[in-house]
Amino acid sequence: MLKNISKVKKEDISKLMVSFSDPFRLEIIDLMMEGEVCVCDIMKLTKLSQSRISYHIKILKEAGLISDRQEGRWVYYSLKKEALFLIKEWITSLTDYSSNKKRCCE
Amino acid sequence: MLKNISKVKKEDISKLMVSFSDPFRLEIIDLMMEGEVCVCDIMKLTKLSQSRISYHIKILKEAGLISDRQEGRWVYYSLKKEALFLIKEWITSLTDYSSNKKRCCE
DNA sequence: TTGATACATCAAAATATTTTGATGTATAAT
DNA sequence: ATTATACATCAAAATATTTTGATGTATCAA
Repeated sequence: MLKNISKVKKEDISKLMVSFSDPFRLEIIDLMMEGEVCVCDIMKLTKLSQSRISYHIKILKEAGLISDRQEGRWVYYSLKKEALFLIKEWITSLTDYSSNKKRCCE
Repeated sequence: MLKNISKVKKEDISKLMVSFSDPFRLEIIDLMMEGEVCVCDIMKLTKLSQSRISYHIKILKEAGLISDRQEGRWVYYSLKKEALFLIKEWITSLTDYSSNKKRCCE
């Protein structure tokens, strides 16, 4: 018991998971699946206020889920593949490991 | 834009992700990777109080991440494979989809 | 250099989550 | 029947997150 299977740190995972735990952040992430977006894009495509978007963006950024690139007045945000793969790896280790376990009632 | 790639519902994902967003719940999930555990197991293996564990267990259960099985006075909890695969599928669709996207700066 | 745009940041308020300690319920052992 | 154990639930308090509206900073265009 108490064995930590994946190499990925629990705090990192938890922070990344917080990113996905809010429906508005999921919306923003959804938009980023299509490629880079700026805050003004998100404003147009959702009905969220500018500061509200900036707040959520900050959370995503601090979790390491997105990267930014400034171009003049605009800042373009996009999903970081490394982060996505990290989560995928973690989930995979979770599914793989727990499917090896014998359960009494299956 | 605004296209939802995976068939998985956003509310379902968000609820599942909330499960992973708390470090104590991650600890509990970690224990469940080894198989079924009861609240008393979790009490022994962590330093969380009984009602606190029950509270987190409830969140995991309502998210659909765990199932329970009563045996006398004990209730055994374990991870639901379907839920894990759902998340895995979602993350996969996220990584797959966004890796198809051309980005200006890569 | 003035004004507009794009975004960040801030403090306060609103809201939601988590923790605590107490109490309740079911099972089981004496 | 009484008592102990395993867990759920509850209400209140503690804490954390989110939203809002205001203000700040940098870039650009006129």
